[in-house]
Amino acid sequence: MTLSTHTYINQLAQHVGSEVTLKGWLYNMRSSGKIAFPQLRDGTGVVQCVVLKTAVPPETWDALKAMGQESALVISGTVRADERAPGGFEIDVNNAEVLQQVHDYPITPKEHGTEFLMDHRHLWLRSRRQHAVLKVRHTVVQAVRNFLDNDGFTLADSPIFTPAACEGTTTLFEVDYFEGEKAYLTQSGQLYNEATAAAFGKSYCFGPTFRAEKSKTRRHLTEFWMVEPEMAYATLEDVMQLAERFLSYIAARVLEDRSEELKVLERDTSKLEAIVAPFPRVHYDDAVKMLLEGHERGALEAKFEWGGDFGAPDETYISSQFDKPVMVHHYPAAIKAFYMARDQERPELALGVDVLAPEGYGEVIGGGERATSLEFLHEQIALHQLPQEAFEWYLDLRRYGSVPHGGFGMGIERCTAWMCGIEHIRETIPFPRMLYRIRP
RNA sequence: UCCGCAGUAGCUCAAUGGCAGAGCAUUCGGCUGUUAACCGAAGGGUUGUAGGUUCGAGUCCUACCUGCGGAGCCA
Repeated sequence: MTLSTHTYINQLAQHVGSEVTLKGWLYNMRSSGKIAFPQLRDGTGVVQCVVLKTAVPPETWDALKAMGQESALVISGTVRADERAPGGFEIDVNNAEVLQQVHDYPITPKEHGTEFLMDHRHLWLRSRRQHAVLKVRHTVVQAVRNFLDNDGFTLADSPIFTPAACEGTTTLFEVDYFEGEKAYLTQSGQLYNEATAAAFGKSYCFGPTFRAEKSKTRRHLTEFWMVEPEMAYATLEDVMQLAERFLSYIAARVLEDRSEELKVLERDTSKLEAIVAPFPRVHYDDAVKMLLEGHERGALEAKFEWGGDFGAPDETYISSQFDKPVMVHHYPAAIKAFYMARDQERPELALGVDVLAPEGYGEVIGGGERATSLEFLHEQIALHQLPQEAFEWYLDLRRYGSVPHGGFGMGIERCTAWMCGIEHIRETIPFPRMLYRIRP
């Protein structure tokens, strides 16, 4: 037996009628006195095998009968198309080797609670549903990179240790290592992206992001992955067009490459098929009008006031008025970051845009056009009481060739949860880090 | 940080203030087409922790711990 020569379960269609060797783990087994049906899992799929007592050596039969869930085994047999089998193929086994007998695998085919499953996340990843979710995540990441790479963007990652906050200092993880000054884990690569966009024209960063907020909801992780494209010589309009093309491409790739997984997840694919540019655009003023109408109709409890930021129920209400993602733009500057560009006609409004996903998935993208004026940024930094020394390098970008530019950030986990149609984003990352959860 | 809900066998759950229970999992036995297989048997408990009320507490009260859901904040 060599380790390299074997067939993967997702390749079985090419081997019907011939003998193959499969290597994997026992997913589940049913057996009678003289026939057994072990289901083998190998990471690419699950296939049912058929073992007749008379077809294998007696010691092999005994070893197979003794297997518990997740026992490691290698099976040789003939591939047969069979309508009775889930997946369409079966293996008529003529030989097998059990590498490890397992008898106390914690995750049974019965239901389990969230706490138990999260404590066993390292094993939970093997189950069919989790496997499907993470395959979708893989495709989302692949689509993100393919789209940006093919659209002329250059990957230029931003640092994870940063000396100052992007937008404030209350929600950052402090790191005590760099002599003489405090460092923080990055909250956004935004400011660095503006530097790389001026170097490459179009750039993006893609990596982990950290928020020390005490958030305990299905939409929050303490450590999550964010992709942030940034374009020089770009306006809010360019940013919105990029966002809708970007999301349309991701949805199309998930539909095309992950149809099996979407079936496992019982995802209503018509929701994904609807994600096609152009997306509806709503001015903040009009979004507020919608919320006030919603309040009058009794659909919303609280009466929204112009100038505030949307809460989760507000986002859900706005997005429920459309069957596509909706782009809300021109927010009040007071509730947005200091670097946002202002509307020329109405300086109280920022040229920002949030993309709200349908079905209550909330804000998946946030971004906009950045301010170009050195003087304006000086004022804003003072107004927000930020340490100007820490932003001197950033201000250099306005001293040397300042041009209109903009971009956005997208949370990979929120996007993946939306694609999968699952409740909680903790299942969209292999090992979630949340408030009160750092293990496994 | 605030509000709400929960904690009983490895897991999922039941038990009017009155003997601690079931299904699954595990172990043993049976079964040649099973689909969360089925049938029979066995083992498995300091009811989250510490106090209190009571003749008697898994059940009622107080505090704490842990988890879940939500708010705020955000992607």
